[in-house]
Amino acid sequence: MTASQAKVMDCEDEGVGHGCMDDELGFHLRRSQVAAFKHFAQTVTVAEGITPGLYGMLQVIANTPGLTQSALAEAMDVDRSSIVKVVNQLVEKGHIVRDAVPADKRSYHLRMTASGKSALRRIEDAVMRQDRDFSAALSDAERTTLISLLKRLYR
Amino acid sequence: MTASQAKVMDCEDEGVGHGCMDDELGFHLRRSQVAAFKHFAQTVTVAEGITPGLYGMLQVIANTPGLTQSALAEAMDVDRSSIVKVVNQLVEKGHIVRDAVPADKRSYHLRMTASGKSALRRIEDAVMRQDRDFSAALSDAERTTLISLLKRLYR
DNA sequence: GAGAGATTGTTTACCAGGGCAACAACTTTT
DNA sequence: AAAAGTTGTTGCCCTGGTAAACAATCTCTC
Repeated sequence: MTASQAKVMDCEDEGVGHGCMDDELGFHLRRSQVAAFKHFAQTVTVAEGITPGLYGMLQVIANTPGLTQSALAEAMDVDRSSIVKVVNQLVEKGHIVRDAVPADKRSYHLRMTASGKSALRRIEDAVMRQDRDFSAALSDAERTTLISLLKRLYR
Repeated sequence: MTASQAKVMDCEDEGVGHGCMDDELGFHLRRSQVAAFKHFAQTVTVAEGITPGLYGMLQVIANTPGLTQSALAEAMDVDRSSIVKVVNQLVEKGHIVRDAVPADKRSYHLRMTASGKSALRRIEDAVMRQDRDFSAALSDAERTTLISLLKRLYR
């Protein structure tokens, strides 16, 4: 135990004062998200090599037939140029392919491969287990409440 | 309206399918946090030049006398080396100073300057307004519930 | 005390993720 | 046919984080 640790041990939480931030939703949102990300990294990412962002894209691609890169960018709320690298990663992993579109030679339709589909099923299981594990401190009802409150924040 | 947009318009949300992700807490946590960050950037950051991370550090420094950089790193859950740049920024802005510690010549005590304190009061107001504005879709009771649920996630 | 071992702040290199601007190829509109 | 818009892509930049190395300093152990 160092001197600095002892000095802050007499407060709540990690021992440091947070001031008025305890009333701020954004603060707790950020901390929760960081914790969720680390939990995800220690389970799904280490096992399947998939980050939360990649997983989200895989789900959107799997559930939206005829999705183009621009539409994916809009759905993910990021720039078109950011999509290129991610799609390249998923293609390299063999999860998806770029299908040429006869009607529009500029764009591609993103489509899951067979191995991508089975990989997604496997990853889904891991993610669901991870998510339940991460929210183990909450009852099912509390978890449902939390999700519905969060949804209303970003819509 | 492009063809791709029309193609996905027949689903819920932004029109893209999310698969089983609607049941995943981490997914909604991430989306909410991204939305909160963007809201913060468009208000506080543009007005005061302070990011959510910098604001959090300022609060911890203001509320923890005798805080060293290592203790701050531990409190923020980041590497010591990441702290250096951030502290430099806050020093350059004149918000804080590094106080030499006679008892330990290796470390510094981070302390708010007078102008830093008044700046923090101003920023606090802006952050609180921003936070209320961001969570305007929720009632006060719902907001309180949400915060207490989030707290239980990362502890 | 002397020396081995931690700790602190710092620098350097590195990587992930995203924004912005430019661009060629292509489509749509005028 | 020509102008204007869209799509995917590349290059460069910024932010923010990790990891390793290092000098200075403190602490523990013998």
